[in-house]
Amino acid sequence: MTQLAYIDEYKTAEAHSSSVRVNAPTLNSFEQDTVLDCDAFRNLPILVVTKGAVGLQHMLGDGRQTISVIFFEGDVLDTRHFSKASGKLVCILPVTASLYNGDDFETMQRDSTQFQIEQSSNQARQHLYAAQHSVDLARKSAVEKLASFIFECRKRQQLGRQLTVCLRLRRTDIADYMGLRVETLSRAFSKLRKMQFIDSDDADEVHILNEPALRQLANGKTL
Amino acid sequence: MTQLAYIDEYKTAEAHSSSVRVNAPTLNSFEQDTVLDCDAFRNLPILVVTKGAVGLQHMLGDGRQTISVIFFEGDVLDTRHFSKASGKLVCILPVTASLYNGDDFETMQRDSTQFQIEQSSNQARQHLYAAQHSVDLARKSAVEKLASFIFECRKRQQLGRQLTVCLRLRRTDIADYMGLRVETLSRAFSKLRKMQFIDSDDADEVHILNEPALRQLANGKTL
DNA sequence: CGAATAGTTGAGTAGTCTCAAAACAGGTGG
DNA sequence: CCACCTGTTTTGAGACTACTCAACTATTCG
Repeated sequence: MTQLAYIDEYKTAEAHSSSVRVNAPTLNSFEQDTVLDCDAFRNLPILVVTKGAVGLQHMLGDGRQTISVIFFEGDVLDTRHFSKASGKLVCILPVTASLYNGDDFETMQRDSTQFQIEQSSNQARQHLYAAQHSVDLARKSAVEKLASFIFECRKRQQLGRQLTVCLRLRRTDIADYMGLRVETLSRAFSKLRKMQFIDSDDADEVHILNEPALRQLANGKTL
Repeated sequence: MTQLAYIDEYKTAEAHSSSVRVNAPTLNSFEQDTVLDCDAFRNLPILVVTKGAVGLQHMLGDGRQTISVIFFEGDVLDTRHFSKASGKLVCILPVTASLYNGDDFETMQRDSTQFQIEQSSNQARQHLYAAQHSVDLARKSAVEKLASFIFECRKRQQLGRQLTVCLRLRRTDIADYMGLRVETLSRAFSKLRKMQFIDSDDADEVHILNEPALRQLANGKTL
């Protein structure tokens, strides 16, 4: 059961009426490029992304920009923790999200071992994504970064072995996320196309033509 | 003694009948460069670093190496989550760590709200470090990366405003962590010294001579 | 002392960034 | 329907940074 489904069940189940009442989540929409002010979420600090993507965006002193983390559908994010962060939470796509009360969330964790484990493994998953992202950023070339990004997209959208992947993000945001300039990213796309590893009708959609080769490239094997 | 031997000793020991239903942790030492095999920790998967540092090390296909995450003193790491990771856990310094049973850990979380909140904020802290690390890797130059690393060391060793920081890690590991080659890192040190931002008697110790300037540099402000 | 490991320095190369301009939508109003 | 605007993506030329490979120095340890 996904965490989201669990929460929904929890709040509607009569079995829990004996314990503390859990409030229904409020569903919210934010348009693209909205900055989420963490302080504004003080009363409902837990945010579960149900559609779109939220990025943690950072700006260096001279204007260089980075997106360090991206939260996609199903990712849970506790805004209380991000008020201390150096960046700001920005909707890099139109977003819908459910908001939860912090106390409710903690109550649910205490009441249900299942939920607690789910929540903990969710956090661990986020941590692993972050670690993998550091690997991608640290020593990979532009094309390798792009190849890695395509696989990350596929994995996080749970597309399995599907060969058509929607990137969904704007070029600027992909570039910010992968630590590249838009121009370099664009050149990387051209190279992958020229190498016949990918193909794309639409700017947003990528068809993987040679998955093994693309995988090798993403893993830094010199072909 | 091997890791498995430690764990076997724990399993057969009688001394764990503490007053509460939570078993006493076992304290273990690992020498530098030991690789921690996650499977060997199956019975006591929760590892709390009490001394030294554990790194999550990744190797690209052609030999390029990276350390994506570092766990220092006080950091909690659940080895169950890292068996899925692309990298391996390596003691990049001599390490001592307490091991906990997974069920005990979950019980402690349920029994103590205090503990649960602490654990959750610990995970959040790790996540923020990871995010900040991505920012450091993404678009910063070599000297900026080094400046950032010095501040990260100070912060994570809880040295407050102290101007003398022990890096403790080997140059190779710092380079792997910051996504640089050792040579480039060495040149970055030289540059910071020449700029009179830092000073060092010992290779391991860094005296910050001009904190504001170093901070600005770390934040990407062109001076 | 000599071997081995860790760290520094130097010269040339490859790759990314910068800046500038051109191509390409998508939407607006005449 | 077309010209126009705005924002995004692509392409090109030159500068600059970090990498590679190599030699050299320092330190540790048998």
